[in-house]
Amino acid sequence: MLDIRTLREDPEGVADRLRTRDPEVDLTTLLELDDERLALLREVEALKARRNEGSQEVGERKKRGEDASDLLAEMGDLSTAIGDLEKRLREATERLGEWLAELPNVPHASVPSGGKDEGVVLRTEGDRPGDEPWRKNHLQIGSDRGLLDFARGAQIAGARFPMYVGLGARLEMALIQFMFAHHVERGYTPVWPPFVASRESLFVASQLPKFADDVYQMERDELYLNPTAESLLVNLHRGEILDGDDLPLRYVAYTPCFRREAGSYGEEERGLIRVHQFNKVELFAYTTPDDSYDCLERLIADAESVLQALGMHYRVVLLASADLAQQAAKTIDLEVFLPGQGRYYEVSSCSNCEAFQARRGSIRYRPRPKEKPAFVHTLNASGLATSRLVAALLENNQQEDGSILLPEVLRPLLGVDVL
RNA sequence: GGAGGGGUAGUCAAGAGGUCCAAGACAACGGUUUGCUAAACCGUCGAGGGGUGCAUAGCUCCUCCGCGGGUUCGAAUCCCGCCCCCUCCGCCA
Repeated sequence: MLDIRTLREDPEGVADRLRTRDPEVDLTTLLELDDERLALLREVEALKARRNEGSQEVGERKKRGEDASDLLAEMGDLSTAIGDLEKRLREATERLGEWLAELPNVPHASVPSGGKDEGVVLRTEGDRPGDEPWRKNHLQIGSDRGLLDFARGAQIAGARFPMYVGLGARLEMALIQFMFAHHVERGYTPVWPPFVASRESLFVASQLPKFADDVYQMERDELYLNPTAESLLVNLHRGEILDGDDLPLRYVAYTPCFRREAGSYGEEERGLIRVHQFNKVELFAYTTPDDSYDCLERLIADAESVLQALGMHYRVVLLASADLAQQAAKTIDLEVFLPGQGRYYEVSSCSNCEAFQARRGSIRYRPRPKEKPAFVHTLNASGLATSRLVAALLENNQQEDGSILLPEVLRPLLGVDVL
């Protein structure tokens, strides 16, 4: 959520920057609603001041045993008028809130304008695997080695609910365990959150109301299946005023993630590439506005360190404005190369949401004792998303004899060197 | 799911139609005193929003006592609905 006062003061400046993500952005209705709301607010407040005054006098007169019937009549009319105005004020506030909730964050100055093709590859790290003819894609490898069973996953839940079996199941769990411990060692506070979230929580995350189609909803209980731990962890300190000395707060959580992925199927995204359920170790930080871009660099470095520990080839991509999630001001993706698909796929998305989510969830901090509270900046980074990582490992680490050579760090966790 | 108890500011807590513009304590902050630390004493001390200001300064107004409605000239206080926490019972891995 953007700050209505910034919008009020510099509507054209904000609109220009928003148009780099969506050329359709038009703030006129929003600004009209804001005017209307402010006018109503002033009127209501003036009447309430009069009513408070009058009501107090009623009390005083009654105490003195005087008649107050003229005042009572006036106050009665006043209250009726206030009631009507308040109703209109409520409606205007609600409509303004709906408009505000739809607007995306303003991109950071370093974010290039444009869509997917305007993303900038900042760096490429590690050795790119070869394109030897014996290489297979992870679907083939998974079934050859008895690691994945998509047919039976579908039997249980439907298409695109992957199932890991045997050493495949152990590999998935080992990756989660390794990444979780890795980040705890690097100073993140471990969290094991609920895997479902309330409507309010997803609103703060900015998943709702605009992206309701992407999440699984359990209507009967008014709960949603977790789409990403970002949505959960941003609610960890909802409504709080944090102590400035405690910042930054850094958390690491493991969760399964559920996404409907409505209308996003493609033949090239079969197997583990795009699924309804995957596992993710998520990093999340609350910090000050001054620190947040340094903090983003650290999150990226921490996410990267997992890929380095696994010995993976990857690239670092700065997303362009139209490719940003609604809440993000700046996002850097880490993409691993999948030889079987011949292209790179995102395994981590590292974003600074600045005060966008903090404003939605009223998450603030006090810079120094006695100072006014200010909104924190929230950041998130996958550290990393598996399913895709498993696909990448299988395709990158396959050997000519068909076996998969495990990275050193995973071997103690599976008890074998090769799958 | 059932019964009972509870939710008031950073924490604890009083308050039961007008004196609440929310007591008091603790914590915190500033100061006085003081070999040092501590104690004592004095003072400051919730949040959001509107108006007026160059102002994140003053002044002023409105709102907030778990959330949402209602009654009333007037609600922390009365009524209705909901949420959360605690204790017990039931069901359950």
